[in-house]
Amino acid sequence: MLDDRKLAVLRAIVEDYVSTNEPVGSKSLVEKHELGVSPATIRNDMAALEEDGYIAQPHTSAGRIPTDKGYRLFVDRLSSVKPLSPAERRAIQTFLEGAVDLDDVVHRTVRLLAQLTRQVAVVQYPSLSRSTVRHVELVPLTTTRLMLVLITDTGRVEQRVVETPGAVDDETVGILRTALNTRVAGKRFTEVPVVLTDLPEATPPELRPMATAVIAMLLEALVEGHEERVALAGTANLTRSAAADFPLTLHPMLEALEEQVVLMRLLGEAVAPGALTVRIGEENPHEALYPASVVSAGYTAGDASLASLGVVGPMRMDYPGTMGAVRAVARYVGQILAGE
Amino acid sequence: MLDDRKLAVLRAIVEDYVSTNEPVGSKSLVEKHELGVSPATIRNDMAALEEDGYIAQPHTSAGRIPTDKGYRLFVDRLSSVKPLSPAERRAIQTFLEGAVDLDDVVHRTVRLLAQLTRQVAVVQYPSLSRSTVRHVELVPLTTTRLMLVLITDTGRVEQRVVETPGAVDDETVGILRTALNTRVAGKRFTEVPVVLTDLPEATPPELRPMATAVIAMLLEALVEGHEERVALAGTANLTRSAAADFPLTLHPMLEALEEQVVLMRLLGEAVAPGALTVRIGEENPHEALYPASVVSAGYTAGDASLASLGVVGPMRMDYPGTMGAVRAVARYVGQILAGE
DNA sequence: ACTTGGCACTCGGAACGACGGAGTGCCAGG
DNA sequence: CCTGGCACTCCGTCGTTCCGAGTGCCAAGT
Repeated sequence: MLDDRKLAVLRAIVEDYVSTNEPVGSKSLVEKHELGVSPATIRNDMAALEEDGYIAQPHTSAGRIPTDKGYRLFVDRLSSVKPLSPAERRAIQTFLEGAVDLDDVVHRTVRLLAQLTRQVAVVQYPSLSRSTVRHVELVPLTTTRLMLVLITDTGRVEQRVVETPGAVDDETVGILRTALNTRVAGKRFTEVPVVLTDLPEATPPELRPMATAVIAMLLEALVEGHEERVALAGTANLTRSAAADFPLTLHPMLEALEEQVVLMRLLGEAVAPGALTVRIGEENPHEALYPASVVSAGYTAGDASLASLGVVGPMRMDYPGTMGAVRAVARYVGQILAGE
Repeated sequence: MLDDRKLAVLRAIVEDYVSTNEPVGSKSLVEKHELGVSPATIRNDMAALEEDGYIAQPHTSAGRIPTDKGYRLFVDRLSSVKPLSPAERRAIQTFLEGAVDLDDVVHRTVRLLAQLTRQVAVVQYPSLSRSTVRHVELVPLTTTRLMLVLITDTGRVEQRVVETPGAVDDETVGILRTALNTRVAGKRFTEVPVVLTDLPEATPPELRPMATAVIAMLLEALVEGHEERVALAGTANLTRSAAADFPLTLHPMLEALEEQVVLMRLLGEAVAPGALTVRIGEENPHEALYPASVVSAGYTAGDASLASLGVVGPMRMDYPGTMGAVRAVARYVGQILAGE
């Protein structure tokens, strides 16, 4: 059904359309690509490709443009990921190495990715769910208020204010702090609730209400830590091609991209680190993103936690180049985080 | 020169143009506003207003639209800040009260402001420069690495990784921690460098290299803390009116708004809390924002630090309503931060 | 069985001109 | 100083025409 030449024609159509943003006709195809046959032959192939749903005409008697299905085939079988140039690699590395903390790493990464791909970039913070507790710190704010600071092995810090049931002094705080840390340090988040069950009984009776208050807040911080955060950059890139690619849908797209929830679903289930996912058009999890494609990859922070990053762009995007950039950035950010 | 009726005409022109986005003519003016005179008279007034540069015609024989100068006069003398409805006030309060930490407060605030004004909202994090150190925490990560966590009285947390010159044990860390905190806790940021000068001499000789490394990083964190951060939301609102208000300039505007530096200059020198600043058109500090207006206000976090928030929108904006919303949000966020 | 050149057909987009209407400036009279 | 009247300007719209790119199909060639 789809012989080699038809596939070559499809590839040529995708490439031309991506670079010119105009429906491509049989004549210009044979001119630009060495297909070795006449336009009429190409027309027959195009009719077959259209029959199978890989390409379509915007209007009768116009050139063809790829459909979602056409892009899908292109990505799956007709293209290969394009590695970055050594210069680009060096630029990535030096740019990311300047980061001072986790927040900074994420922000630098998302900006870098936006610049590199000239598209909207999205980076998920490393998930807490697989990380372990490095240290819990209690700091008195007033006589009845403590600040609880939770430090994880991925360098992430969560903070919460605890209202204590009664007045506390520094000594009490010290006791609690050591009691907490001896139990919790080095444990995975999922284990924390278990190892803390005996803490109230182990503390002197007069400290128990306070201990339970602190524990409650710690558990809350752990749970909310799962609620992932996401950084976004490069939305300006959407408007660059907006007139051509999103004549009507720019507004809903930007609205969708401002929703953390949507972004989370967009990056979706993080897969094996380094593996690339491409979602094309209506494969996307949100209606507003139907005219767009998403290229994403998982990355590891050390070996502890797994998260995703990716870019959002028009369906008419340079898939090989974008995939190369996303993969490279995912790898480098993993390296940087592992080193920290 | 500008009698009362001319001012009334200018006000009417601004109001009509803001709501319809069409050049407004003399006839529709007398119909919609009770000016008590005929269109011909209005035409004379309009000619005078145009002469003085308050209004302009897009083309010969079209209606008039306000100029930058016209909007400026409107804001200064012809309008008053419109207070929010009680329902809106309640909504603000309940929405902000749900915040769990400083990050959350800022994020909620910026989203709230974007929704309320239907424009792009910008919120600066409370400045560190006037805050005091609550606590400094040192956490061993590996044998040669410490995490330094700095907690301020405004609830902000800064973190840095310190590479120590030699191996450290828990006891050493404890000594350093207390030495640091006894000197630094409760001090203003600006005082910290001074009170730390004697620390290296006061520590046992074998700990000195480590002490200086930690101090260096602490000072760096203090300095970088000055480097303010800014949260942004509601960029989708720009595109809503983009076709009408920013036909060509949407892309550069979005690019400018992605630059932290530009945002900082945009909020500019924070003024007295509650005071409103309006920048119209070319009064703005960045060329890309010439077709826009910025409404901003200072807010206080407790009584410690001062920061700004505001919105960016088309020059053709509802100034009284926007100013009311910005002022209200600035007040409430101040309250919330003071309570924390 | 596939490829090719020829040919009639379709349709979108640009170019053009006519037209209506909103708005103006000016002037003479109240 | 205000007002009604009037001639003028010019933008935006609408219909028309025209051109060209591209197609589908067919008959002939390999």
